[in-house]
Amino acid sequence: MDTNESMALADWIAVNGRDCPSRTVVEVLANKWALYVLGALRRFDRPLRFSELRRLLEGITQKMLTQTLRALERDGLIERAVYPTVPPRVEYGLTPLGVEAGRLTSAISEWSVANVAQILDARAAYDAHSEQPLERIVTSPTNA
Amino acid sequence: MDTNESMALADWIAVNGRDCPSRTVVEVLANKWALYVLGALRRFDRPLRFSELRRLLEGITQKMLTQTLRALERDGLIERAVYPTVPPRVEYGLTPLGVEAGRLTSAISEWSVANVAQILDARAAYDAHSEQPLERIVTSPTNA
DNA sequence: CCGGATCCCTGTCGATACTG
DNA sequence: CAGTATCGACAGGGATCCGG
Repeated sequence: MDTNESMALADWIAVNGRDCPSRTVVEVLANKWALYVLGALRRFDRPLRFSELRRLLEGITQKMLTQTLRALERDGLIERAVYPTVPPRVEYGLTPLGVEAGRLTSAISEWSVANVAQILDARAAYDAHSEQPLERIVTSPTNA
Repeated sequence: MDTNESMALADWIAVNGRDCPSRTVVEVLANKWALYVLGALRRFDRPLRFSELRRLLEGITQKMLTQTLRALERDGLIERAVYPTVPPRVEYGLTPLGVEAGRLTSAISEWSVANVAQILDARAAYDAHSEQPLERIVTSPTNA
């Protein structure tokens, strides 16, 4: 099985190595704002305006929203539609490819919501005993 | 349906708003290195050493690997085992929660590999007509 | 030697102000 | 309304040093 592992390693590197183009795709999707954008478009199931997205994605800046939308549009996951009215109206909708990607990213959001309590507990437990050593350092200023 | 949308918006904000703890979970998972770490542990289906992970995740720095492993350990997705031998041996393995998360992140990796060609085409098409204006600027240095 | 902490530097991100 | 421009802050990468 050592041989199996060597082959497995080669296979792994082939599709995950630093020069594999698929990494560039992962790096667009493995991003919280991209995930939230796809999630919103999927949840509402219709094109959304720039300002609607900004309201939905609390805390995002205009800059990051623009940047994220550009990246997703460039990769063919969303489509940008400009209506030359006044005031201007720009809508972003999912392409078929974006719908597929949205299913995967939504799964992550939903799993996070479902397991947040358990994870918060784990965090608290972890922090409880890793902060302890730090306190010890400051507790004996007696011999100065 | 305006009312439906208002309710949908409220629901959305409730689980995706800036103060929802689930965001902190998403922000751990929506990260390329976390995704690759979970992917590797899932692919090899056994605990991996620090140096094995570093080799597998080409391009990661020791610092980011350490940081990513700490974050995943803190959230209870991986477990750290130290064998006090010489040279030291530290292994990281998936917890049951980590196995679940790994399924979701692996889905993203695999989808990226499956659709990389189509996405690269979309990128090329996008770049083709957005770079055109830039070339025009540098093409007439005659009157200097 | 392996696992990891620290320092320094660069690129990205967030907040604000301004334009078509 | 839908962006772009600019600046300060902070996270990420690279090299070096440390503990076991």
